[in-house]
Amino acid sequence: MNLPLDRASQVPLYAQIHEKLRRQIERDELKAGAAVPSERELAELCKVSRMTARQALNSLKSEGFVYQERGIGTFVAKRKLDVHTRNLAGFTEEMRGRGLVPSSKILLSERERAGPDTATELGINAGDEVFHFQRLRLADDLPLAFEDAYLPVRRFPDLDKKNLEKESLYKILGSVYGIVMHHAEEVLEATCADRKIADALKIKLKSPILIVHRVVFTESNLAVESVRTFYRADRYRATFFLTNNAV
Amino acid sequence: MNLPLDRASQVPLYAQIHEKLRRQIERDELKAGAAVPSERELAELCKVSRMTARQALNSLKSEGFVYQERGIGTFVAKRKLDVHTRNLAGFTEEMRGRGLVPSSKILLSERERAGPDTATELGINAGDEVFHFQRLRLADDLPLAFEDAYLPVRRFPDLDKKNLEKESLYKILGSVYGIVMHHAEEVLEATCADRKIADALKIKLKSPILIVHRVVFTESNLAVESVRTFYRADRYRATFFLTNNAV
DNA sequence: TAGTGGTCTAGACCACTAT
DNA sequence: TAGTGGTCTAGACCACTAG
Repeated sequence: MNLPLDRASQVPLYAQIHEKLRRQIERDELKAGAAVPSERELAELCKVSRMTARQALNSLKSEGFVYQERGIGTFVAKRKLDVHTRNLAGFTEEMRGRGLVPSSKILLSERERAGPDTATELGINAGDEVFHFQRLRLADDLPLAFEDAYLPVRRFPDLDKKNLEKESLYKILGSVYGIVMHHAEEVLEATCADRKIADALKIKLKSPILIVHRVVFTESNLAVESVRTFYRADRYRATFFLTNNAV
Repeated sequence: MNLPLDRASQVPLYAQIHEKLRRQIERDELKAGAAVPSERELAELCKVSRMTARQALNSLKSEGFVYQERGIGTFVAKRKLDVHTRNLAGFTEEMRGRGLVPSSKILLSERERAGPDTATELGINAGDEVFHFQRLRLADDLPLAFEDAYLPVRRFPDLDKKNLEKESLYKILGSVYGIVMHHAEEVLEATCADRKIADALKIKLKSPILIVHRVVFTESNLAVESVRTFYRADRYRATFFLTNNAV
């Protein structure tokens, strides 16, 4: 038996192996607890070196798809409690992943001078120009969140001329400005809805709200966006996957 | 110049390099934005192969200490907004890391039969015996959180005979039962304090509460604990670091 | 003892970036 | 053109686990 790879492809060999295995796991062809081919077997099957097979298994491990036990083997991990683990996707992609239809209503779109906090978050100088967007986020036409976002103007000229109600902000940043989101910091806290939030989300005053403050960065650590999202607590939970990064 | 490693040590060479660099970054000897030695330089300095140097840099990258730009080099990342990024530490370790003095008061310690939800979370059968602990968590002697935890009895015989007020649960699990926490899933939501929570935390009824539900697993994916922690929203925020795991 | 994952070597070619 | 990170090879020895 062998598993042929496309050696002419631009896609690295380890990434091809990673994809093949991930698909098998997601299709349940490799069930939870089942053994995955060992590093040496996989190398033989795919006609690659063991280090390359190992790299594929390592990335699957870091994503939580498999786990490894020394002296025993590599096995498919149990499915996570909630597959909607928080990642770098934007609202649009996240809602689609949950099988909901996302939409947006722009409440505010302005250019402002950055205050000291926003400037610090974005790594720019206070007084530099920023876009300030406020949007109501809906899922299946029901209000889910109120969003308050700041982006540096100089990195995204004319961003405010794009159609942010029709198109995903993250998609525009990628296709128009070539931005690849790389990592983000999120701070979550709980609060009670004030008048403004309650009205926007059509909930009672003082209803519980989950605030997610996210700052997104590119690989070279330039801040792309600082955004606070106020979610209705009765319709949204945030799921995270934590690993022991001790390597 | 060279950076000698201890080749007789049990600690892998790449981990030694990782530690040296991490310490330099944390001591600010390597400042944000500064170039880290390239993979080839580092290999030469430490007298290791390039792959080993690369492994050290990769683990630093995955922890967010450095970033790499193809064709340019490796650089120290800006310090994260909040160094208290959520990790696998328990309450005791987390509070100490924040410079606060943690303490606990046990409100309940019982053996029960697992209900269907708890059983599913722990990967055991409904009706199997579980420990049920409720603790009040204090930081600097002020109530911070109410905690509701379940652990499978068969994996931790006599756990309820240990002193959970004096010692960290995670420490006991490690030293007595040899458990190494490996990964966890967390679901965060916002709510309002009910009578019981409000009384325990000495806050007003309906004050905002951040609920963190965590299930911790070992490397071989056995559930160790399912715990819901109800934090006073005015005294606690949760910080996460997200990466684009596309490798 | 045979097989596993963990670590390590000493090379190699590639695409990319800066000068 | 020189230097960088990204990928890949074909080996090696180790500690660990199971039968």
